[in-house]
Amino acid sequence: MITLKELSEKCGVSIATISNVINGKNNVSEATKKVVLEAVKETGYQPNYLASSLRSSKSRTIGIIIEDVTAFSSPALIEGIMHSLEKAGYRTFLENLRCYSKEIFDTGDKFYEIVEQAIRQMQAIKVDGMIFLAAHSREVNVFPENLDIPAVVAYAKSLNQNYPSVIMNDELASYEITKYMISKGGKKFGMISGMSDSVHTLRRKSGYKKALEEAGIEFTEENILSGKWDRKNGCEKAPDLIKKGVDSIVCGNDHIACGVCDYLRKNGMVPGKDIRISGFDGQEFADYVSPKLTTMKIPLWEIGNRAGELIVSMINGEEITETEITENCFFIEGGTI
Amino acid sequence: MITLKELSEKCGVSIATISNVINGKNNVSEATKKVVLEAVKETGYQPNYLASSLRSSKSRTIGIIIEDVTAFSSPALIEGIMHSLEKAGYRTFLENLRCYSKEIFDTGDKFYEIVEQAIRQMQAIKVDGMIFLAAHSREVNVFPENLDIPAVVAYAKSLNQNYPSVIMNDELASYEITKYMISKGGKKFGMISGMSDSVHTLRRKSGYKKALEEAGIEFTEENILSGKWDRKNGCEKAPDLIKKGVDSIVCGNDHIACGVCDYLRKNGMVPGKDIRISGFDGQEFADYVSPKLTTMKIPLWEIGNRAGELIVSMINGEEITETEITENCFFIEGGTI
DNA sequence: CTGAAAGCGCTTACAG
DNA sequence: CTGAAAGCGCTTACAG
Repeated sequence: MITLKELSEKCGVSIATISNVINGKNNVSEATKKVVLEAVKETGYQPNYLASSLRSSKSRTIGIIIEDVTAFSSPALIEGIMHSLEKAGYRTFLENLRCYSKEIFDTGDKFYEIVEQAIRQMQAIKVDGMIFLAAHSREVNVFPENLDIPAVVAYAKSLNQNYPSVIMNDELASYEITKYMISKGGKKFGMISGMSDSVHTLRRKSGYKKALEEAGIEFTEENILSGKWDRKNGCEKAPDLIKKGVDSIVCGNDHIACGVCDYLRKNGMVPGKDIRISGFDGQEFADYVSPKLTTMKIPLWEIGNRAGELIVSMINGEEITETEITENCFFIEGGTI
Repeated sequence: MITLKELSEKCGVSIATISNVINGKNNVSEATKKVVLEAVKETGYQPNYLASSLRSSKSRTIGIIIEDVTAFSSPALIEGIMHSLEKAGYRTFLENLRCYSKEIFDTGDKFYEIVEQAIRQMQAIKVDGMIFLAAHSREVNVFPENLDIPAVVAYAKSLNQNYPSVIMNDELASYEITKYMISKGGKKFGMISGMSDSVHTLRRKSGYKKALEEAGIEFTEENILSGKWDRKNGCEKAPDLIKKGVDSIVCGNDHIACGVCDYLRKNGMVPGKDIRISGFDGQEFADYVSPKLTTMKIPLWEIGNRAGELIVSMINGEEITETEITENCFFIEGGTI
């Protein structure tokens, strides 16, 4: 790779002037600008990123700390982030914490230890900003109080108000799909959610409740069953609700909804005909089961994109007024409602 | 962030000596080593990556150029790469070409243009090596002849022998699953593959052919139908083979296999009972359809892991003898054979 | 075993 | 408008 010095010898212009041309300063005559630009083109000169970042202490790089790239949500989130960052002229430096294969699922000491290490690494690389990308939503407190660069939390809620979060609008999504089930004739409702202490579960419960109350349909805590976010949970809890005479089941995610469908089929019932079922997430497999799941798709790309825009505006010194930005889910029509 | 100079003042030791301690040189007395290490711990000193890389022209960073992070194969491949790289003490710098959203599917001029740009960027960052991560397999010629650092192609075949590739063993996988179908009673075979000019299609055809010939079962080109890698293709081509009296259909991927199942169900036949069907890929949704697909899972993690090991050994100057390394697929038992 | 000095390739006041 | 010089924070021969 050719350096500034070599380019300078080739052009017969000082390295300072060439640097000014390359960085778009307008204190250079058109004539020399032209000479330099041509030489750059001819030689394919690329400024040494290490040297320019070291000197200017601006790297035009954003560090993305990813909890786990294999989470179903991660690729679309990354794609969204990179879309806005590329548009704004930023590179990305990814660090994959690999929480799943390391079996660090929760926010204990071990978790904060590896996060802290990742943050220090990013600081050593002198990134201009950081995005923490959660593998699943919850409340986290990942960035230290005294961070000297802007940071954003995507797909989870940041407990520290200095670092805004971009998350989905759980409550609205749950409200909308419940309302849709009501419009399709649902009269008696139950919910099989994921873990009861999850932010999702709480917010979705509140949207569900709101929809029922607006329609004058009875809401009862007894009809809300929680458990794991998996297919087995759906299959196991379904009979409890069906015994209670429920005609519509709102599920915490697509896996749970599939489990409910499994139970129905096994017992001679047809999802979407005998019992209305809604999923949540909008994962690929929801489109492959039959009937297809009616579900709410999480706006992963949009959340990522927004997080990218946010970090750029923070770097540019813009005031951030909202500390919690939400993106709306998309309704996906299947055949289970 | 604290610098070497500040640390040097704190310890009363020159920066050169501190640098030697940090870099594990054994030309420092135990006593000063101890003093320095304690100060490092106390202050949380992190060497400036930019400065040390610039000076030493070693970054301990591998650049990964990803065609598209949203390809179903990418996350597991990335995970595998990072597993081996982390073990060897390398960071990663990811560049996502976003070929899908930019609608650059093929290896035309536009493709090579963005790849070249990504490579130049990686060089500007002074990565120690590069991995090109394909979104789908084919033959590519992504790295220039005169690259000054090692490079590896993962999930696609490199045409340039200087840069080894790590790919799956298509032929063996196809051979194995065809053999399994034969062992389950298959007598008359057909294949619905993806695009006929794909490396996968050609290699899998050859494995399929070998299995049939070994078992004394007729192989005929007429029973090999190719088309798009999607569900629709499977559904449309299925009747042609069934009309010919085929009892076993080898499919090019899980999507196609699902399409064949769709057709069977629509016509009152049961996959795995009336007709044997095999998928390929081992995607998540293959586990959600009923019956579950019997398929060959691509060793994505293993390919990535291997590519990571490979680049590390190349950086360490080890001789690479194989230019095409293959990883074997995993048999996944479902209910369609 | 230790440290002064050069230098990696840039950017940035500053003098002319 | 142009260029000489300092310096970003390290590493690396080299002298002692």
